[in-house]
Amino acid sequence: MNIGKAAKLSNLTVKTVRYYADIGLVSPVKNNNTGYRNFSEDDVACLQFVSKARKFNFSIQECEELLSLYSNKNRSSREVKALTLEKISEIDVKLTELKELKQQLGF
Amino acid sequence: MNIGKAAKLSNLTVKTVRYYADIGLVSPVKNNNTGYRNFSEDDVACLQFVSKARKFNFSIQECEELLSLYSNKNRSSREVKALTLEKISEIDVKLTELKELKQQLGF
DNA sequence: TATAAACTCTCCAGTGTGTGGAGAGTAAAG
DNA sequence: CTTTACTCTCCACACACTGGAGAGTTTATA
Repeated sequence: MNIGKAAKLSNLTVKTVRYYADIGLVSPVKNNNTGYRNFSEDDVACLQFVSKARKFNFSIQECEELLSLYSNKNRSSREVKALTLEKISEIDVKLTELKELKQQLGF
Repeated sequence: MNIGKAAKLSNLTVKTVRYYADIGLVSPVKNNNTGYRNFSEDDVACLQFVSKARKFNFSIQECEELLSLYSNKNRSSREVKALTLEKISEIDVKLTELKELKQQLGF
């Protein structure tokens, strides 16, 4: 699919998707005639994931780490498991902080 | 107190606190002789709050809005109440998304 | 009291992550 | 065909910091 659709599906702007392609976060195939980028379903899944993760100040590099966990379904190695747990605990910290923030506003 | 202590208490770097003072997010009193900034307890409370809010991609401008809600204890006007509720619901959206993110990592 | 270590200042340049806009080519609809 | 929508590259700008140089200040220690 073209960039516009990929952007819409992943809830990002076309500009941002182009940027993510530029930095290699996704690698859509380029049509040699038109230069148009062609995004696969996997590309979109990746964009959707990053789109979410970026909202919580995971840096792009961290998003890449998270992505590799997310896509590594069998998570076999001890290392990978450890990294997953670490990221999860980071998320838990964020959850707690976010709840605190809410409470501070009086709810 | 000096900038170092304020930074430590608010969990920010000295650089960042200086930046926040530069853009007027806090207004520490400046010692005329030394140029050292002197931070009040209120300044620190403000920094702590912003420190939290920034972690969730509230922009600095939004942090200022949140701050004014946070410090406006009596929240009298209808407008202020509405804004508070709006921000709260933004936070709720973030909470939901964060939980989804966690789930997508398989937990 | 001298000196070293720790802290602070300003200023300026650079980084990460986009965003806006110009100018031009491509595709789809009327 | 023409108009409209979409895409491309390239370049400059924005936001929110971050690093480092060079210099002054404060505190601790010898």
